[in-house]
Amino acid sequence: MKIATWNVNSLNVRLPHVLDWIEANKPDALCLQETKQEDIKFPYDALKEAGYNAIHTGQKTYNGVAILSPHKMTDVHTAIPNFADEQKRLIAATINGVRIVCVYIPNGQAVDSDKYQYKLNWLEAFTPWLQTEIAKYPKLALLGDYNIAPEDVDCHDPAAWVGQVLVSPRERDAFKKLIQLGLEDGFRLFDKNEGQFSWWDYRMAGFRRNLGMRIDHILITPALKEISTASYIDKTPRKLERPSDHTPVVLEMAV
DNA sequence: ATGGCTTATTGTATAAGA
Repeated sequence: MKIATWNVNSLNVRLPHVLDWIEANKPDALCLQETKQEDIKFPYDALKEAGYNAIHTGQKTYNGVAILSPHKMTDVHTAIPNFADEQKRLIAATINGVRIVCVYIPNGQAVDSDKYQYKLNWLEAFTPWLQTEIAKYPKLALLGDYNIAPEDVDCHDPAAWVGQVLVSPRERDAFKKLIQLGLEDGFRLFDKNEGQFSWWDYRMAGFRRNLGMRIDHILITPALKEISTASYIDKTPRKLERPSDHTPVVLEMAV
């Protein structure tokens, strides 16, 4: 089983890249973030022609998350319970007995801004819900754009970024609280090298110079760790014309 | 040198991303 996450920065613009990628990689689940469109505009038909079912919760202009799969998706869930939020940032479903949770965690903009506080509040509401979800589904993967680089090695220039959004201590503490639910960073099980990033700024020739951040992650429960066989970042789509600023992160399991 | 680019929007500048 191959699962992946990709912030596409507008599915309207990126649909050709997504169709090419699923054709080439045949994922069993592909989590998308920043679809930036309402459900009524979601390209269900084009994906169906490519052999993929889709579930989506979206809104105009911002946010929006989806899961694509050639398999049946059951027990679909959206939004954090008991957390009033207009923003579409969470969708989950069960695929072949594996619980797939797709998130677009808030960016936070700047430390101590209102958006930063919203990010912390969102994580504080999300984490206990995820704990109940793990209790229900021992085989669970949390995939998405976390907007957190968990360690200095996940940042191209830690000294320049000290205290900034994406790496600040309170964000990293929130990430650790997810790990403390018993989850493992799937990518780091297989690759401990520095310079491994999932996002590069469009400006400053960021990709060419590898000035990136590793902020897209796949966290997995012990039951999935046991059967994991590989994890990698696929930089291929970042080299295309008009790319997303993020690129897919993939985890493979022996199922 | 605090910008640089890309996206969406009842747009022709602004907001947001990270």
